[in-house]
Amino acid sequence: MDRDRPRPPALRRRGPGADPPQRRPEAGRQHGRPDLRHPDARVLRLERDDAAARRRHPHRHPRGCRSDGGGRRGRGLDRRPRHSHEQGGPALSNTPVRVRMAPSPTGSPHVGLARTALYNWAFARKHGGTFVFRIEDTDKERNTEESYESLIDLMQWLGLSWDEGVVVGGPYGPYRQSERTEVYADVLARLRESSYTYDCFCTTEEVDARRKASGSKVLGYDGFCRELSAEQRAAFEAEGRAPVVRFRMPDGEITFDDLVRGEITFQTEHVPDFALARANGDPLYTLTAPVDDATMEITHVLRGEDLLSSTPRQVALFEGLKAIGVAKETPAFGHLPYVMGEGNKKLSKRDPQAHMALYREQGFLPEGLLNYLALLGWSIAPDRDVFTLEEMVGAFDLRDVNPNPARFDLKKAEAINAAQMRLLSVEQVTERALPFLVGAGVVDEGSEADRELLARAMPLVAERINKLTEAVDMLGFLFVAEEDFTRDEADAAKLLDEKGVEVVQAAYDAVEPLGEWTTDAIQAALQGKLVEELGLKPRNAFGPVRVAITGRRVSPPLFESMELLGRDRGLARLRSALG
RNA sequence: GCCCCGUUCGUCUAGCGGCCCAGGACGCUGGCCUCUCACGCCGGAAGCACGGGUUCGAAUCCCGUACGGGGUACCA
Repeated sequence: MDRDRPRPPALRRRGPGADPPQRRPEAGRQHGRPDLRHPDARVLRLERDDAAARRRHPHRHPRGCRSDGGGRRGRGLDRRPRHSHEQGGPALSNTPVRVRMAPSPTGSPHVGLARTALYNWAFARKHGGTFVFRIEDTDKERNTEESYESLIDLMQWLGLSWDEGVVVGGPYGPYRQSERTEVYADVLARLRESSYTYDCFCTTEEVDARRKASGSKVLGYDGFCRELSAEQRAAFEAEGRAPVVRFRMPDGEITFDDLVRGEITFQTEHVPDFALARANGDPLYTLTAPVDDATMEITHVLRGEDLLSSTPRQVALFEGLKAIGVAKETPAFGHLPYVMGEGNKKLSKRDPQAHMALYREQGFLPEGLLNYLALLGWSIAPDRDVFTLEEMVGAFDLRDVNPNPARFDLKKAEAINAAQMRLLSVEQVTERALPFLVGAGVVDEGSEADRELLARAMPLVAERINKLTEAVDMLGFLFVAEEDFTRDEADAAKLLDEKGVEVVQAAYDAVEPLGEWTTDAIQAALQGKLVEELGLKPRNAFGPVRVAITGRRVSPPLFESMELLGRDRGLARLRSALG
């Protein structure tokens, strides 16, 4: 942290880019009275690396990061044509990309967070930048260590590696806000010496009362304490009131170039002065996030769209942070769309579908989930939606990110996962499925016989399962001890009726004398007896046998299954179905 | 209330003024393959929120409306 840097005088050293907020002669801000504002309100314009200007002149030499321009369709901006080879300049700006993800450890991690992490990660990797993993745990009441650990666990499971941050450390640490209190205290002290903030003694009730009395419909703080006289201040202090530190929003407008949405302008009259720290001195998110982004030299802030309307406050704060020497540059901001649940609601923590842990437990592949999540707001090509992470990194461009919210669709997530599953080799699927098989008590990890059987069986099921957990249902019959073997009641009732039992008897007769118990021999025998001799349709012939052998209507291929089961157990199962 | 963001098949999306009476995917659905399931293959239904404007030409640009979301905290 740059505490030992020479501290610039609070009210000096302000270039055009770091203007001090205007003092307003009126005591307090006049809500609903725009006529009292300066007609020539200055414009605070944020054009990081002059991205916006460049976009307006696409043929200028794009020396900067091509992706830091956030145009969206419909804005006449130069969205890069798909698949056009990147050229005309390096894909990097002169300052290397530094992005971060900064979750609060509350509850179990949800899908929106994972998607944000993925986009940040992909952006960093694409530009050879640094991905920082920071924890925003200032709220002591709501944060839990358990949640912190599940965050780490999730990121590791997903394979979204971070270059700096918790666990791995780095030159800008510590990376947990709870360990950075001195940093915030220091910055806050320096901010208080400047004119960027002021102490505010108002209570919420007083603000509300004033608003009611004035008839103003504008919500938010009214600026009452902006220009407190020494006497007023002393009076408040005499009452024993402790002040919150408020940021003084400048007049005029703030426009920034959202990486995803293009240019966005806020009139600051609609952005009330906001608190940076509680009366007890605890820093608020409004302070900690920008301070961390500043001190960690984050270049691109990619976060959820819920933070969009707090961006003008942060942009304004950054001017103050720059003025006091805490920030070098204001980062570029990009607001990613929500991930919605059923209906039109943002996927909330209450929604079971929202939790990443669920998908992991259900046997989703990290690749599958990531692939699906990537599709929520981005696409790699018009006619393709299954791809690897590496392919995503190669193609990822913020300008291709959709600004509109996406609904999480389990069915499609499963389909994508299934497609990813088929990209794996049988050995890989086996390895991934093993913990589920062991966990379900199907396979004994220590048993050589089990492992061998699994290796022989997996090729039969690897291609027909969509989630790892399905391997348990598919393979259970092979590993279960005969005395524990049971059949699905509904399947048995349907297929092992009187007629079915006759078929099983015939199958037993056909297969019992077999000299060799191989797939081919079994198939030939059953085919000959049931289909050719008895004239059964294959479907009707093998259905009952399948239930007799595997206990289910849905199973791996029958003849192979019988071979794997072995002669003794195979015959025993057929016999047991006759009873 | 005010401010900001958003709106293409049920869902995720392609589309950047003529290539679009809109392409892909999931789902749904008809069929093929087939010992079940899954895969694979062939086919079908299904969409530019609405109204103005600009233009020879609009899903695409502009304006408005409607609808959805977010913010307006000493929450994040």
